[in-house]
Amino acid sequence: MKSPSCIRVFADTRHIEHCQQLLTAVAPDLRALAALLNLAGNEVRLKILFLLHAEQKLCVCDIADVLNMNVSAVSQHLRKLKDGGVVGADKVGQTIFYYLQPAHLPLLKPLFATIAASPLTKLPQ
Amino acid sequence: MKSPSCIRVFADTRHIEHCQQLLTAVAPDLRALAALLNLAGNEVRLKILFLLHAEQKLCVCDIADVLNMNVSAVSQHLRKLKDGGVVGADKVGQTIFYYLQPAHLPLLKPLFATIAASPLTKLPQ
DNA sequence: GATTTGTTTTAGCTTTCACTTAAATAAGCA
DNA sequence: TGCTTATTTAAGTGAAAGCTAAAACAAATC
Repeated sequence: MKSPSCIRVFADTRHIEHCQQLLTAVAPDLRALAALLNLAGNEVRLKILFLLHAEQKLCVCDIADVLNMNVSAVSQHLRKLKDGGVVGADKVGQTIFYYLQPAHLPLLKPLFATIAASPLTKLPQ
Repeated sequence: MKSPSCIRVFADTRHIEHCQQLLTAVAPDLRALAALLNLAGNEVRLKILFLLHAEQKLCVCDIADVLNMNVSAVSQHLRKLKDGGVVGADKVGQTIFYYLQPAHLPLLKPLFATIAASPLTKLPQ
């Protein structure tokens, strides 16, 4: 603990401590949420998540084709997503299919819901 | 455009193009969402957002005290959040109060809702 | 007008990111 | 068994992030 960084008129130590308590109580959850948002907060990865949400499952190769990206680059993003528990992987022969981990759907769905549903988006239901 | 990166058995050009169309349709929205998630996907900034959500408005100084962080560091995070339109600032005298921009609440609320509401969290309603 | 106070800005530094290229696995298939 | 195919891993690189410390602003107050 260090002393307050400014001695403003309304410096309310009780208020500060109240906030700190509040934060401490949810710290682990906030940390986990931040980690997840950090993963989703990258354009490429968000596209991948969006695609998986729309198509159920895709292999690295498919994603690389769709995004017009290097397979290796996509693979590295997928690894991060897998390490973060956001996606899972199913190996079928030599092809590995990635899918959204259902546990995270409750959080991801509302995000994608905010995306303006243009007529085009609605077509392939 | 480049040629598909792998010539797998089920390489489905139509499928790929369908996905690409899907993505193109929502590209601007995805980009904006990624930018927002990127801002929230940092533990310090997420804490700041969470605090503002709980306390309506706070000054840099308050936040720095609560987070036990350098004022300058907090200020730089707040600038990012302001540039991203996530928070707004109200100057009262020489103190600047930051608040969550209401436009982003529909997106932020469900995020905070996922945070396990421990008994402690519920107290100060 | 000089000083204090709340805040931002700049510069410098270290760390992390995302990509490229090349090499390594691993699972079919000839 | 050897070759192709799908994918990962490793190494290297340029750019961006986040922090510290110091300087710059701006609005009170003396």
